[in-house]
Amino acid sequence: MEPSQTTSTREPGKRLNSRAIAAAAGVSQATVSNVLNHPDVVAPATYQKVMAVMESLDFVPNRSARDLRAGGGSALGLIVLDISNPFWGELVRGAEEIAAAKGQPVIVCSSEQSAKKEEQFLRLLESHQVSAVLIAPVAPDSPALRGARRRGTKLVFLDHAETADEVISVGADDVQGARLAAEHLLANGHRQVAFVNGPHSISACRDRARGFLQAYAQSGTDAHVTEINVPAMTGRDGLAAVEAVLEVNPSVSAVFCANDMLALGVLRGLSRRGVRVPEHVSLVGYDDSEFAEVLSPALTTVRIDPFEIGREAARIALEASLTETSPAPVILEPRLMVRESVAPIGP
Amino acid sequence: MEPSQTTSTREPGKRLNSRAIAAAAGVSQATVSNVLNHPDVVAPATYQKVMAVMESLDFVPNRSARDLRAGGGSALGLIVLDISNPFWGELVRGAEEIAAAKGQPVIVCSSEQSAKKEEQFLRLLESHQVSAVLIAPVAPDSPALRGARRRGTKLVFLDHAETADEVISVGADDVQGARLAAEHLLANGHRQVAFVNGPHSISACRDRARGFLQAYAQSGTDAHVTEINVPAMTGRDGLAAVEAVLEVNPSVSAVFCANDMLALGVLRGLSRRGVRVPEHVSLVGYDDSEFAEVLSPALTTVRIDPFEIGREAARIALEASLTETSPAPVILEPRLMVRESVAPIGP
DNA sequence: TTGTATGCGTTATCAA
DNA sequence: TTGATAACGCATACAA
Repeated sequence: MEPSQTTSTREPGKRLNSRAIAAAAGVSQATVSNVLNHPDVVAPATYQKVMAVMESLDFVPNRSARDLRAGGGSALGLIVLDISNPFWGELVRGAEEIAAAKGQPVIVCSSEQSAKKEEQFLRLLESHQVSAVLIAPVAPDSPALRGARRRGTKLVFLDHAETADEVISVGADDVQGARLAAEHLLANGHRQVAFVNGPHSISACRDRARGFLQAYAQSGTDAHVTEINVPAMTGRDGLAAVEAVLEVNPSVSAVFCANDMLALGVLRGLSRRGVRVPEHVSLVGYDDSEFAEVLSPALTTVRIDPFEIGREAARIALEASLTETSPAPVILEPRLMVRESVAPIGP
Repeated sequence: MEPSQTTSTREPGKRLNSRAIAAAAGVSQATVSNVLNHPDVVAPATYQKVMAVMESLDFVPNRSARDLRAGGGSALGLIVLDISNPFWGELVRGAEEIAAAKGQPVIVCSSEQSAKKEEQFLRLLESHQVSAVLIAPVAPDSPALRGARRRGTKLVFLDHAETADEVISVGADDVQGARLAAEHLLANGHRQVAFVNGPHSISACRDRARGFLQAYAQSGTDAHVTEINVPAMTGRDGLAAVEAVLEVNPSVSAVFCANDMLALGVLRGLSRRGVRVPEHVSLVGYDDSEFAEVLSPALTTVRIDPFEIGREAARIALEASLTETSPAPVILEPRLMVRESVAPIGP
């Protein structure tokens, strides 16, 4: 019952605290704190002694107390669109790498593209006193987001190009990525192309449309691009889109898809109709998903690096950079992975 | 400078606390606490008044303080093998759904199959006072894990069948899943089969080997299974494995892969050699990845439900079930998704 | 029904 | 170099 017992057996419900360590080591509780936070100020002998006790008793300090006292948090908040999508998974992994190096775990929330969930999670993260929130915003101008900013919560937008606001953002240059795809197709002589894209309510889809259409418009050719929008960017939607593609323009020689899953669906839809890729129709994807290079034909696609986006965003969020007033967005360059799914138009 | 100011503008560094709300509402701090935690005990008029103030000032309570006072945590810890893998992503999503409903966010850690990281993350989570830890253990018998258990940290093992220990576990029945694949191939007359599997250091790979080989052994046929182990379960490894498969047994009529990425690699390797699936060789995968049904041919595969595993594990971890001494593991049944990649052996 | 007072485990300030 | 002490913000026991 005594709180000052020094044996290593404790009643189950009670967790070890620094006072118990202090008692066991015969020092004051403040000294235990110093051993942990200011090792330089404590005498070597005392340090050794306290450390030995902490290790033998397997002491784990209470972060809630530390955070409370410090007036800040020691976890990084993360709100992504869909954690079951490898793109966001990789991004989380990147953020985690940086955060863990600073002793902070990441609290991950998957908004499922719901503005309501976004708001709830944001408040939840704030109440947990996170040191910053990396967020792929569904509603970039919501009162919730503005409130968080006003409250002083550090925010970093993820993969969200249009950051007219004063919040910093980290993402890939989707306009440029789509442009790369367009230029590759143009270089291979494709003039009649279809663009299977997601809804324009998604910022990335808007950007990809802009880049692709602009590049074609500026090509000075008589090329014709038809954009086909599907509700979700899944393989199933890609499969379904093939019909629309062939109906709208039966003479397409190339299809650009806003992500690799769509491209996979399109690939299947084409092969079902006996249309061979790339002999009859060329195909370009986006994301460079794990499966892209293992398809037949290996998929030519635009590679973005979510891992690096996560790392960079976490770096910005956790670096000293207090009350950062430099809203210079970090934009990572995409890269075209040329593989086998594009062939030149025969003369 | 006064802490008792009632306007909504505050100096930036200082965050709102319940005392400030109390002051603004003209009540005591305890009453504010009661409004939040025991609304029934406070007079309707007072309740309205306090609520109005909290909303107008956009008050976010401090979880660190609450957790400290409560002596517990209000976040769910999660240690998965690889967050960039959709399997684990879906599992996280399932866990999050349950946790969020209880007002708890999930702290996600990706161990990358490193025992060292596992240990570090475990301590980090413990120091954050998580209410429980869902973990896919790399080293199920490590001192770190034992220590956590001894300390009273509630643990739930994920996707880890061999739970001879007294810790509860939630996972899919991989022995049964592999058996389903075997029976399907047997029913289609396949007697010469290859099994492309990952390393036996992974619990799931061991189980799948057991189920598959047992089912074939018990089939009472003269069937022959050759297991080929690859270091990682990637598409690239599957591609590389094709050579070994054909070398070891040139007359294989079917290949079973321990996951869909391997199957994808094998599919490509076979088609490169002019071997058609399923006409010449049948193929079965595992996981039912998003891309499986969009492949050509659509991949017959064993479906497990990581989302449901996550939900169930979180339920167990967060339900009342204090100091649960019922180590009955929860085992979810896998399901065979019959599609197009298996054909009967022609007579 | 509401208010006063106390302590959760930690860190920082100051005295010894 | 170390120790006593005072917060941090909140929830509870108890008094009013």
